[in-house]
Amino acid sequence: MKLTIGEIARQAGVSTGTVSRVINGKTTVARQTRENVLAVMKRLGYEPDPVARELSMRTKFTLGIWVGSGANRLSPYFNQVWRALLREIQGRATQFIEMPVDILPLRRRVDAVLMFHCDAIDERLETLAKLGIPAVLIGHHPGVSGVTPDDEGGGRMAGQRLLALGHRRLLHLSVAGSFQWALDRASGFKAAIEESGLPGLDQVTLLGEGTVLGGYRLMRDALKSGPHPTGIFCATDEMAVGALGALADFGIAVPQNASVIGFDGLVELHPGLASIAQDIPVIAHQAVSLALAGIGRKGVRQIIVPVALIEGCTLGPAPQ
Amino acid sequence: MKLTIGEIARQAGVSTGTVSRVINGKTTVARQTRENVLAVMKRLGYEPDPVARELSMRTKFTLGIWVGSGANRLSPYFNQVWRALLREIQGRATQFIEMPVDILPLRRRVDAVLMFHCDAIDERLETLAKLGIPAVLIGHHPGVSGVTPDDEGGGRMAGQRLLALGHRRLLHLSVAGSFQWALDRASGFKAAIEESGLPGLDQVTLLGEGTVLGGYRLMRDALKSGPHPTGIFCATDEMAVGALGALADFGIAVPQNASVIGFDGLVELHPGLASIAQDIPVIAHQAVSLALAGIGRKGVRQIIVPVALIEGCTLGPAPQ
DNA sequence: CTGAAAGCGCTTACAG
DNA sequence: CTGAAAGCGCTTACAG
Repeated sequence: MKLTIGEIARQAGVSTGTVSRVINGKTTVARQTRENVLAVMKRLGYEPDPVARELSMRTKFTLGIWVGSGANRLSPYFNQVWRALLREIQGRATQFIEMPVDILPLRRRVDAVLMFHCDAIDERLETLAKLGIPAVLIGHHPGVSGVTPDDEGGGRMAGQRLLALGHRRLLHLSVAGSFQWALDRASGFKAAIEESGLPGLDQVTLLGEGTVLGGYRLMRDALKSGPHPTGIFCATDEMAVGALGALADFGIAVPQNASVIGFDGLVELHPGLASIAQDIPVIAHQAVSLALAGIGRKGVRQIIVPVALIEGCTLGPAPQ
Repeated sequence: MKLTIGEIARQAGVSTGTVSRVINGKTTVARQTRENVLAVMKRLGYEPDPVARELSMRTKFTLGIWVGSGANRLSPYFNQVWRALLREIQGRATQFIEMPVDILPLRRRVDAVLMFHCDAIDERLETLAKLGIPAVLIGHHPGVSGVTPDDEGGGRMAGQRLLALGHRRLLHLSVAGSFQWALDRASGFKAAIEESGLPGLDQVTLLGEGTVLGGYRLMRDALKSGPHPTGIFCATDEMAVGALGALADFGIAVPQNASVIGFDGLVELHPGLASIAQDIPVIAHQAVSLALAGIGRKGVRQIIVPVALIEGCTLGPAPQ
């Protein structure tokens, strides 16, 4: 039998109306009563039924989604994000609407906004703050609540793994521009190298576009000049796919003669791709939860979600 | 004031229970009564409230989504599809669940399945048929209800446009394997050429992967051998991005010295990309509607959604 | 501050 | 075949 507001009311010795008021954070409830009700709810693990709530209120919570513009919106990464959001929507009486790129003319009222890291962040945040709409960022930025994968930790993990496999000529393909995540991944990677204390390491970083083509071109150019690197860390899986393409075009066998590891966990992009995987479902879940909780209105909260190494088969010991 | 079942009942001179039975297609309603109620609903443009329905039934319509496996799942195209589905879900008390790649072990009950064109279609359809679950395909396949963009018409449109711009050395980059959509696009393109009746046309088709890298490689190889084509039609926008990358690497200016047009309408992949655009929101909407209507259980229906040419700036007159 | 009661829009045994 | 009534789980004036 489903746990309802009635049962909570009975056990707390109050009416259903009062329980409802507690749930909705109305101020007209005695401190004592509130705490009592809250305790019962917690003990029984009660969660209000969003459907009944919606029927009764004749409205649902509206969460605006603010993706950036440009090709990034169509990236495999966002693909996963949409799927995760689609799952999040189930069961929460929540409505997602995609916000227009140009900010101000908010047609419909939104209760909170979920933003992705993009340019002009500050300006947008300011607009939202003025309107009193809480914002949650996927990524991190001073003064804003956000959820982000452990980019730095992931970069370190990639570096450590390559070093453990004996690679000493390392290449990092990264993204030009000041993207927080790219900087974090790079600095984690460098930290791993420094922390290893190994002598005679050769480490190069090349910057380009974070796409397949970007990875392809960087790798191709790297291969054209001098002895090729054997341990390659790409800031995104898309770049890794491109890098693998270039290695193939140059006849360099992976993982026999070179190892490649990407970042994001989109291993379906290339069968067997090794990658540092983000936990996108968890990130989406946390972000939506923060937004629903109205965090951002009341204080700032930063959540860092762990990443995990996926071994795949593009990783192997350094060639002799 | 919202139009409710009560108002319908009043105007039809029956009880709300009876209206409800009509809505739900219960058989225990007199033909006469049913038609009368239906007429009133239609006249007033009544639509049942999904939220109330769900609260009352304690269940919602569950639509399984069956995407294929592999990299395709992460493609920009699917990206758009997820977004469109996310929008579709709003307001319809419908739950989407992603079905596992391996078919049989249907954990939760699903009311209908939305499938995307993938391999082993026949086998899957058979399984569903056995279980009595209606299926709707995005794509087309004999004997199954489906929604598909006008692939052939789009291919023709691309061909006509390139010819109208004076291009006479044409190249079509397409996808290896027997994908219905790729075959349709190619045949539309060829039809345009034949129908033009122009003499002295040079037309080549190359097959590869439907990705950026696939497009890049095909285009690069085409450029390495002989006089380069000037009018290039790619079966997907991803391939077009790759083709543009190769043209850039070879120093061929677009659109001065070569024109490129893709297919799908994912123009954000490359600023200014010309493309034959699918109307993905409409396709998603129609597909979900078919599924909800239980089409597939009762007869087969095929819907073809028109495509549109997006001019962009990768299209120009043929060089002299 | 809190309870009793009506109401959100629909479905479904239960009688007839 | 059809109506009257209870019920889905919650919210919110209205009294007190």
